[in-house]
Amino acid sequence: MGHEDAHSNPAPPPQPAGPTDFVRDLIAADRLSGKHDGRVITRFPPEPNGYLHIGHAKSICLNFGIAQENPDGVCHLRFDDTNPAREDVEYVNSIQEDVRWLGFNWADKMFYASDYFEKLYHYALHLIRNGKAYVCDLSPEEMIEYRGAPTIPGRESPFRNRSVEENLDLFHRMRAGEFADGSHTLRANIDMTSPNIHLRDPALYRIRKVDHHRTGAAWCLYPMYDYAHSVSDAIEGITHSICTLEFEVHRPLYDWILNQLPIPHHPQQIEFARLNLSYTLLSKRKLLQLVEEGVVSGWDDPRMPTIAGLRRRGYTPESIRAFCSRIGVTKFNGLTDISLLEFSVREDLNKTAPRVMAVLRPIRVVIENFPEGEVEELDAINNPEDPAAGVRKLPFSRVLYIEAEDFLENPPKGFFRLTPGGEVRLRYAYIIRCVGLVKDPASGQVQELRCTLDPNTHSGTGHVQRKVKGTIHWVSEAHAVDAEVRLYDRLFHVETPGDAEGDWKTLLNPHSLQTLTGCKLEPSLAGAKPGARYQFERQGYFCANSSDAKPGKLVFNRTVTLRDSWAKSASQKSK
RNA sequence: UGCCCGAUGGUGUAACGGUAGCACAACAGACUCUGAAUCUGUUUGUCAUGGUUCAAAUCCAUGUCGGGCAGCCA
Repeated sequence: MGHEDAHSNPAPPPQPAGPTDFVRDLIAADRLSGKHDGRVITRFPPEPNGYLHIGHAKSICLNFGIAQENPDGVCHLRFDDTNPAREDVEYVNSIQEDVRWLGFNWADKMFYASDYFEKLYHYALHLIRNGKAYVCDLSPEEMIEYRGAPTIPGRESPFRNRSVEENLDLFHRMRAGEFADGSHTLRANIDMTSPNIHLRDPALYRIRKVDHHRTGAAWCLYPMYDYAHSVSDAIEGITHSICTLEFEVHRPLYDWILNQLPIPHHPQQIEFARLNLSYTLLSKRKLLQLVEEGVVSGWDDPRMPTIAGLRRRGYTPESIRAFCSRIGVTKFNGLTDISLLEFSVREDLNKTAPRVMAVLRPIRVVIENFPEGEVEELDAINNPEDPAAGVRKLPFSRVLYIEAEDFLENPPKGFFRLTPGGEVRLRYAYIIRCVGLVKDPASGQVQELRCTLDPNTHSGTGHVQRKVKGTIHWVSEAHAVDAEVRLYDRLFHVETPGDAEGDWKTLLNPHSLQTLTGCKLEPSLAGAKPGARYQFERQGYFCANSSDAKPGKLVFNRTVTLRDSWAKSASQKSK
């Protein structure tokens, strides 16, 4: 496109690739000013002590997203594995799977903080030699006491003024395993009276005689977060170390540590607000509790806000990325409405999911004027939003199933589905009229509907003489395949379960999972591949269960319902 | 009552001294062989008080409210 002639207008300003935010603005400014030689290297640094959740997705999209947007930008995946007591390979594997599934790639830039244990140790020696760190014999309890409080300055440890030689010797012996857990720490020598508690001689190393999932028994000395993280960032040449708000008060320590060490590179720590989602818990500790206590079936239970759970629930990576883009990045600690997440899946699935007919709570319908044994093949559109998805054949016969809730003997005003004597269109088929009902003599429950069809109302015949208000879905009894369908709802019935004090498990929604059996699906679903996503017309988006499906047994998970303005107005009227 | 950070409709965000905009949600209507989708429209906002300025959501001051920090967790 030649714009050389567009002399009447100034050149358009360069457009950012996507929505920008204060982090991207800051990085763009750094690139412009030549800071870090104009390079952009970010990192996503999970601790492998749990599965990744939607809050991590926000961070992943931010860090990997920024790397993608910048020429030669790179994002490292680094496992912050400095606490062997809580970490496990199961988690390092799931984390990689989830990041990849979200659509991001770290190429050969995958690291472990534990890769740097030896380097970290030598840098610690450097601190000791310069009088910037010392071995402290205070017990954990004593250390708390010496630390003071926010309004009370701390007191210096009696071990603070040991000689360099003594510190070196002690630190060597700590590594050699001569001391018991908790008996000694290596501490930074900063300022016990600092108003910032993180600067009151924070611990850099502690003794833990625990095997590490990667280094085995090689170490009994493990670095603390502030030390390991800042130095790892610097070793990797990270330019922008993006983390959440609670680390804001750690930044002076991050900078202090790097200022003491002979590493030329000094990354910039930037903090943003972590995600809070309504009706959802985003605390790894509490999610772990749900898993361990069997409240959910596992980290990938479709009700879990984990990436694995959302995947099994039927969410697409695209929808999660769209969600993360929509929520933005700020320093404001807010509460994002879960409906925004739900909107993001619906938006994606509406464009991509094939439509099918599935009757979840079937009621039998006999078409009295349709010959027994005859089968008519009807054309059905696979996706009205995507003509390329084509059409399929749907068998129609004398006996059908429709959704029980699509028939009402005593309908309220505005109900335009099937009623006694009333008419409704069967999607892609005919207009039928209900001419009778069969009830169970004992319970009075409607067991079967007797209907007649109008042969002049066959779908696709173009001119339709009559219009009816309602169109409902159906499945031919003889051709239907049976399935189990799991209806998921929010795990908690309060908006902010994370804020609860006391027993937060009383806030669980007892109806978060409803299992329906004997559901009747159109025959094309017989070969549904695990993970395949569909729209069950008029009901919602569902996906074939990928975890505990057995051959011959179909199980579908409901991802999200369709919007339902009828149900909404009906429930409002009943209130 | 120490330190750090923040505050724009119901919710999440944009506006970088010059017309407060977008998305979700809600509501109303149009359309509809999915009560979906789509389309149109409507309601609702700069925490407060001062100051600087021709002009303040934006800069300054004070206050209010909210969040974070006292693991040998990350």
